[in-house]
Amino acid sequence: FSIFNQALQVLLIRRNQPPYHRQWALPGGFVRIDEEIEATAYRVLNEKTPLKQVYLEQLYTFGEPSRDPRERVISIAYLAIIPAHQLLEDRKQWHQADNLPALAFDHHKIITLARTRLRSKLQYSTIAFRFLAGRFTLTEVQQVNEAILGEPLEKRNFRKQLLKRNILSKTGVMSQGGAHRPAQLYSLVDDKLVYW
Amino acid sequence: FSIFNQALQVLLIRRNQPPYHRQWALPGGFVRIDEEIEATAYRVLNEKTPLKQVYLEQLYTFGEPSRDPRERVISIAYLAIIPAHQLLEDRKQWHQADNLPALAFDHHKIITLARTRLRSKLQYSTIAFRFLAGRFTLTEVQQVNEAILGEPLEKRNFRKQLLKRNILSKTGVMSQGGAHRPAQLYSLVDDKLVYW
DNA sequence: ACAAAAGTGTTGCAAGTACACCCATGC
DNA sequence: GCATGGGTGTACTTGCAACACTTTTGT
Repeated sequence: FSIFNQALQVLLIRRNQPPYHRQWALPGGFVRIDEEIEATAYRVLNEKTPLKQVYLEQLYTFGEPSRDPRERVISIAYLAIIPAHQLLEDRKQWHQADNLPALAFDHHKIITLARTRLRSKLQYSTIAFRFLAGRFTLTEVQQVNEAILGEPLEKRNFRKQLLKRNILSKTGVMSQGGAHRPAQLYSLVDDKLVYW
Repeated sequence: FSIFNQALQVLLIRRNQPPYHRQWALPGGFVRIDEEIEATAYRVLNEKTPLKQVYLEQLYTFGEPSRDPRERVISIAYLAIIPAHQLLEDRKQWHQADNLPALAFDHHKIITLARTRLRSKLQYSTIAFRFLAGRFTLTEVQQVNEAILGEPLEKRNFRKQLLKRNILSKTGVMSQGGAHRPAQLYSLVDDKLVYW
């Protein structure tokens, strides 16, 4: 997942072999015999798009015997978040999450589950900040939340709740650019960037 | 998991081969080539203790290459709940969750994660009712919650919140036995027994 | 001057928390 | 009649939801 153009976006690859030849699919690969499984996810993602900063979280393990028509495959799905600022210019592999093409295997189901997970973790976790750079404005945080929830949020209440959590600190620096008043840049206080 | 003696209990088996010979461990086994993975969990659990009514929910997949000293094993852990009423008399395999023996492999970590999951799902899900029979008193529900949270709850507030969720209906039947006033028996309204 | 986003306070309502007493039954 | 758990109401506080205007900058 990433967020740009005010919308949640999904990275897909186009398959170049059967089954599901030329259809869109989530990036995937096989675990090596001595490889940690999260390391596999990281490696496979990097083969598709070279990225440094990626958040990974195990999503669910799919084990339907018939989910791959060739042979038995058990897939351990990971939810990945890539901060918008380090995306490559090449955006042709990204698709808007609520306007996806037909997908190979059970990948549509996987994405649906991942979106549900994202939504339910917004409140109590710091996962939303994985979409942002180290410094961000409150409006950017709000836009991330809106893109994930798919609905507009009330500015003052959103800020009140967000600031009450005591997970942000002012950097003192101001955003610049744009024909409008500059905004305070915030950052997450260090020990709040926990991995749940 | 089950709950009896006012405490959360964990079903363990004693290993009869190396590694971790004669230590306690969670029941486990291997997925057959054409077997759904949740079906594996169900089968393995039944081999240890024959049970009909079991709630199963995928917990997490553990993939540390060195977690089994013999060879690479990836374990898909399931959280299982067995209603107290259908336990066999034989309770020697059950251990109180906050007084566990030394465990084989990374099984202690697995149990810790499962307890965290249980706790966090208490509020918004109906998972607590998996510990109970079809008919139960409000006090029994409270005791399940207390055993999982490990702290006493205030009776009137607990009931107020529980009833406000509109997931229970009175059966009209009263509990009997015990030198005290009989209690109303409730049941979950059907469509609320959702599997999350 | 105007367009565009940043920033801020108050009020009403709902929900959470804390607390004490009477009720029905078995023995 | 007493011990045991079942059952209920209220007052206070806190959190959530709804709502409009002023400020600062770029052009």
